[in-house]
Amino acid sequence: MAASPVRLTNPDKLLWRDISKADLRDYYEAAATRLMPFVANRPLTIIRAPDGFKGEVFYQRHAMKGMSKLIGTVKVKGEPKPYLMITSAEALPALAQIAAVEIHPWASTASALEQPDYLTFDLDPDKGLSFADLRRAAFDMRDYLHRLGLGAFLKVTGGKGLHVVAPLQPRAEWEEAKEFARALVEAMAADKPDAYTTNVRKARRKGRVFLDYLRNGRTATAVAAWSPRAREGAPIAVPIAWSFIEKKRAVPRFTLDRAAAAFKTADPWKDYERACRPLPSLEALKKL
DNA sequence: GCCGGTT
DNA sequence: AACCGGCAACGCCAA
DNA sequence: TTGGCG
Repeated sequence: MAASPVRLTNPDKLLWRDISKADLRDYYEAAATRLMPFVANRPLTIIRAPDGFKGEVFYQRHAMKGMSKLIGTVKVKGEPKPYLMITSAEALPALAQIAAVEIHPWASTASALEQPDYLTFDLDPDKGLSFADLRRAAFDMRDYLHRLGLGAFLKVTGGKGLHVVAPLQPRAEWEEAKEFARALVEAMAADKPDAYTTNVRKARRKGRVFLDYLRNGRTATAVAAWSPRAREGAPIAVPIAWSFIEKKRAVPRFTLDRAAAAFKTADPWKDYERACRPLPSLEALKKL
């Protein structure tokens, strides 16, 4: 591999307990093939932690002086300042250099910024719920999506929840997609009101799984597949197969320092591109 | 991590 | 020369 | 009305 043109200052500085900036750069380079499809050519919000995840942590969505030229930008209609965007894996070491420990892309690409190309549903279990409860919610979500003709792809977030992602052909606009996502989770909650809630305010109540559709706003973002997380132990968000969680007793956990094994396994999302569908109508949802 | 403004 | 704030934004609720 | 929080 060619030498990186990015100079890493303080390569031994620890960003997690035993994971340095150099380790973060090495991870990004090793993950590039899996990671780039989810972060390239999309406006990005990054979470930076120059003094480690226990120090000051801040979001950044616009370019700043001092950033490598490898980190580009994209003009977004109606926004005064251009957003961060990368177009090639060469930019990943530059992200490590600025201690970008999480990557949160828009759900739309530069070629169609106003039409999202996937929906994300964040399944967030109330404290005390078993993994079986969370898993049931995920399979329930998949069932709804499949009955609507949509694909359903699963990932662990690196936190306590799961993301279910439905790839779209980028036709419908943000507002329509978000309304569809809202209607879908509300249909699920109406069907099993004791198991699910869609209300942020009640998210912590009554031992339910919170079905969060709000990730599907234009400037709202969800963590990218393969992004590290600014949390204890350097967990990473990882695509997983549905069969993988069938017998699990807890949310599977992947960490940055042990990610190499995950790269070797077959991509559980290999059919992702082929699964892109137009956003179904709200009428289709009502008829379920 | 780094810039720019303030002390 | 040292220090410090900024680096997203949106809804909701309590103060 | 504002500030903190998720």
